[in-house]
Amino acid sequence: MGMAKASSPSVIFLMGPTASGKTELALAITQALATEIISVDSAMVYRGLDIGTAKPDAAIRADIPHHLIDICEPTEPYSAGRFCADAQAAIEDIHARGRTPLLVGGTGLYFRALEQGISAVPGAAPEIRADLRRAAEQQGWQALHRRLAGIDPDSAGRIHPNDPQRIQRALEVYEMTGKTLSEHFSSGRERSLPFQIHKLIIAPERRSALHARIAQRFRAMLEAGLVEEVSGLHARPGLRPDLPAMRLVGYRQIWRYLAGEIDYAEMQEEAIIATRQLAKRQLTWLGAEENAHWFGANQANTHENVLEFLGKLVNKSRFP
RNA sequence: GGCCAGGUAGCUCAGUCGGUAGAGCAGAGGACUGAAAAUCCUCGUGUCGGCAGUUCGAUUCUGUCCCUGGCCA
Repeated sequence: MGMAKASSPSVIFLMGPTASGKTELALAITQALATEIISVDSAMVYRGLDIGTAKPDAAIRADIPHHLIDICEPTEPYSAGRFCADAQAAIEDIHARGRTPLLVGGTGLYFRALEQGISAVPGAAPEIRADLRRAAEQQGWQALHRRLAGIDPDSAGRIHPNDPQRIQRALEVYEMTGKTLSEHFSSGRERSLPFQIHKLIIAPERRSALHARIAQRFRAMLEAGLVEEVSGLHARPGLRPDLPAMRLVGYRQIWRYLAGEIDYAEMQEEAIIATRQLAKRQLTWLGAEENAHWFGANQANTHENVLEFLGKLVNKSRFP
């Protein structure tokens, strides 16, 4: 708990794939250093999705503040843009309290958007998306990709004809602003983080160890009542399977199980597979990170190693 | 014990009218600027159950043996 004088503000990024033990490690760090946790997790933002997102429980959160958890209704989509604004506000507050923000999570896009900034582009427009979706049902996404090639060849070149989500986004931005996505991007990103960032990555050195942990953890979630949690959500009038919150790993498969599309064993198998694939995509983001310090996860001395590393930074008084 | 159907990629299977084989899933690698736990791209050699026979050549035809499932005893 050594609280030296505040110096130039900095932030800590604690990144890692799902089931790598980030949450526990973050708690250990807050016990040793004057930090507050900001969650960088596109799933934990949703209220009522607790077990399947592996949120820290209420008792822990009462004790140690966690920002950006439970800030959005599952009926409403959250976004990278909102995250940038929310995270920056939280960082400011934490700095004002003389502490260091500890950003913990596994959502690569959010980390990147926060660190590098994001272009000034409007958010989602549900009506336009619905229109585009209808057009795609009639003509196919390939046709919309051709339309995009006509108005924004750069984006069309970057976006694969089979990638409906990005085709839709590019067309949506053009319809909303009259400017192409490429034009928006070329005018640069705004609000990149002006602080020194210490990046720590924890990841298991062997993929098989991660896989085993993922399977074990999903079974534990089922035992903790995940199916009941999802069936409560399933019954909620405003919730549809195509909402971002209901497309999350685990939730999506259990929703299908509750709808009678797959049996219990299939649900379990598919959820575990989807989690492994998620972890793999997360590792791809992490592999691209520069200036990051890697630590092996789930080892006896993981916490010790990380705390020792952070301790050296504190002694150089880079943060409180 | 008899009859039938199968034994082909980690799994589920397709296929080769005889010229050593290919899909889906899994897995691996990658991309990623307001849905991102999303969306998408790339990657397929394996004694084609064993042994023998026919053949220039067998995973493919024949015989036999082994294994699995079903039916009959």
